[in-house]
Amino acid sequence: MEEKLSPKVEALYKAVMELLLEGREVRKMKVSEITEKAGIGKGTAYEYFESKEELLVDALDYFQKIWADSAQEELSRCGGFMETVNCLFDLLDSVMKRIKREAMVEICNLFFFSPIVRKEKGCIVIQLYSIVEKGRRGGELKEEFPDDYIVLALAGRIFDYVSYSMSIKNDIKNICTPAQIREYLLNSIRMEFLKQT
Amino acid sequence: MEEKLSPKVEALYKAVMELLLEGREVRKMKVSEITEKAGIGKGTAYEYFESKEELLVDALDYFQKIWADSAQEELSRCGGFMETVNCLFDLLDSVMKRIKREAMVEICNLFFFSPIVRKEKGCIVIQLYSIVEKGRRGGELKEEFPDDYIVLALAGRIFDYVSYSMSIKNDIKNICTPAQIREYLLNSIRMEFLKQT
Amino acid sequence: MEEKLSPKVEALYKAVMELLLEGREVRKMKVSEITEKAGIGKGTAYEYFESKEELLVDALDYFQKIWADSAQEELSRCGGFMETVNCLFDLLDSVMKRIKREAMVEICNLFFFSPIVRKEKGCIVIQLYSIVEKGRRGGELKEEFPDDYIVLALAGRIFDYVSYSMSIKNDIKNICTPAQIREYLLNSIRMEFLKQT
Amino acid sequence: MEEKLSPKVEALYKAVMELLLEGREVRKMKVSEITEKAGIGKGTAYEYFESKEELLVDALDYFQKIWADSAQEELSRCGGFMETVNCLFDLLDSVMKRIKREAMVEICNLFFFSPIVRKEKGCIVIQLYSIVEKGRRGGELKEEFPDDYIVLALAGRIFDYVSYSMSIKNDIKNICTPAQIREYLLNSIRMEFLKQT
DNA sequence: CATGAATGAGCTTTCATTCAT
DNA sequence: CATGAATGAAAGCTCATTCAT
Repeated sequence: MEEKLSPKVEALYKAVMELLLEGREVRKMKVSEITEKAGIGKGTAYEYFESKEELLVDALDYFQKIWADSAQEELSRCGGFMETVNCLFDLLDSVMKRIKREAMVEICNLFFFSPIVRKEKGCIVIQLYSIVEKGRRGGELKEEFPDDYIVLALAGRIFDYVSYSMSIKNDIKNICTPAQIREYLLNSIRMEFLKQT
Repeated sequence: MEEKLSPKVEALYKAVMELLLEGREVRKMKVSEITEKAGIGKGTAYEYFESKEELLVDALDYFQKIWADSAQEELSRCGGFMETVNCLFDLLDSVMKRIKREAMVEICNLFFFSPIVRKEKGCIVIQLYSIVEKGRRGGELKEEFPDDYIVLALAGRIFDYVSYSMSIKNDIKNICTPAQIREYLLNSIRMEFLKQT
Repeated sequence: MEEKLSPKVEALYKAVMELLLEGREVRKMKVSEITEKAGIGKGTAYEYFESKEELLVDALDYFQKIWADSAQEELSRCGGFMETVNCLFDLLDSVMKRIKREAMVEICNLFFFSPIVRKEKGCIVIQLYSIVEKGRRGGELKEEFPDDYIVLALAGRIFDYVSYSMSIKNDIKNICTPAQIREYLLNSIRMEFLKQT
Repeated sequence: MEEKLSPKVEALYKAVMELLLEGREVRKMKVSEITEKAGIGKGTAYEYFESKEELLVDALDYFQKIWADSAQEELSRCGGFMETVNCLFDLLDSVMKRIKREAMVEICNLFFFSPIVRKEKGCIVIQLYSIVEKGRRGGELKEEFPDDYIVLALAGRIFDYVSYSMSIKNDIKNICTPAQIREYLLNSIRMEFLKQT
């Protein structure tokens, strides 16, 4: 379905991601760094992209899809709504364990606010809609809330979890552990949106 | 308590804010633009700051305090917990009404993620702690949740409200109005944290 | 006599001419544009030419010969000296009617000043020598002037005609029409060089 | 009358002229070369000009005025029409003696064809109009020719003289000396335009 | 103190040329 | 032979920083 990427383009995309995971600010990446990391000549980037800007936008768009697809696969294995949400938090945990704080900040900037990332299909928000839809089909969710609001609420809980976990990596002292916060957040979702049996 | 700012420094801070409100990315602001808007010489900025970086950091820190103080004043007039939260949403509304979408995105990036802004005292999070404390004193809040979590949950609801309102300004089609979302969010806070009478 | 050109080479030459007639500066033509217009691969140009420079020089040289040959054919049909000169002006008119002002400027630069074009045999100056020789054979020309000078004077009149006609295409306001100027110039040649009968 | 140039701008203009007189093609001059020759930093050029293009155009425009003014001064000392024309040829001689052939070619390209140079006031053509006007006032010129044509004819003779003199510096073998050609050209002007007494 | 002209390191981008296929 | 993807030297341009005034 997906047309195969040129190996040079893929190398460039990967180089952008590696720099991102090193915690570099996207807009401050140099073309020379990207091409060097990609193991190709500087001019080659301009064979495939009109400008540095275009390269960055396309690379981020690509990763979003890659990540969304891999998340989709993982999440589709889960049965119910809360199980799926739980799995989503597991995914967040495994991502946060692997990458630097600075990288997470940059990625959050991109995913929560960047118009580049947010408005595209395959965005993380779309994932949330499909989770909600699954919950609807299973008859698990209260009918009083529109999908829009449930998706938004889920996104907010994710935001809470990530920002708390990140602040823990920081020098701010907190009383709760991320695991406790996670419990609170999951319970909050359960109480607000699940039919109580 | 607060030492009075040099008029040049204040002019520089104001210039940074004006540019921010025009929707400019903070990192892309030029020293020449800032000093020009401040009505002072370019070299003068370097009499007061070691580098552009320092100027920006200090300016943002300053505004945060200014805004926090003015919010504090407004919020301290409110009686109970929910009244105060309500008032906080009103403040958000009035801010969002006044500024451009791009500016709001940039400010959210700064306030939700920037370590510069988040780790300083007087940060918006501190506001939330004092709101929670007020609720505690009034005996309105459930005792089962630690302050940390309630603050985080409030921050998440704010994030939800702002990001939804911003997406409405965008081309994304949504079913709910921001006002409806606000109602849902406030009710969600009420249900989760208030003692039910 | 003329060895037949390789079809690739001819395509390259034609591509250069087309770009020239579009008004492009010769030195600013890109190899990629030339080969693309020629419908061949970029590398192929380097099978036939050492460098872009050589390609351009050879291409211009080629056109000069082509144009000179076609002019020669046209002019050889004319009987006397003034008839031939008249015919030469007709040729100039037909060329100027067909091409853009910018192209004419570039071509004049090349033909009047470029050492590349001027020093080659078959150059337009050679044409003028053969016109003068024809006039000599017909006994029409005054004997007091050396050929060199008459040729130069003819070139100057051509220059005058072309530069006036071109300035007319420009925004400069002139009193005389090109046709009037042509009349003056032809008469000037007649008076200066023809035996008065 | 003329506002004084900033010393940096003047240094840049002079650097452009020096490079021109070394025979360099105008469009191939590098900003780094120009600023180096001007003895200033590369960035400084961009304090005064938007782009390299603008710098070059302005520099050429400036020289044209400088040269035209100095020619004007010289020519105004001459009495009659032919004396003035003679003086103009002397000026051409002194210029051609001082500079390289390549420089002369480049300057001719600019002065005879470049729209940049031709359409500005103070252009060499304007000089010719004032020479013709002087001849008119002195009652020396035949009344049958419009000014436009006389000016054009003078420009053509200048073109002839310069291009012949330049070709002499080249490898082309000619019979006439430039001095002889000059004699022929001056006589041609005399015969065509002066009232015969 | 205040200035802004001057700077140049460093960035993006171009494009003639090469060479593996 | 023909190709065009890959290259990187070299160019134009930016802008944070300095410093003589």
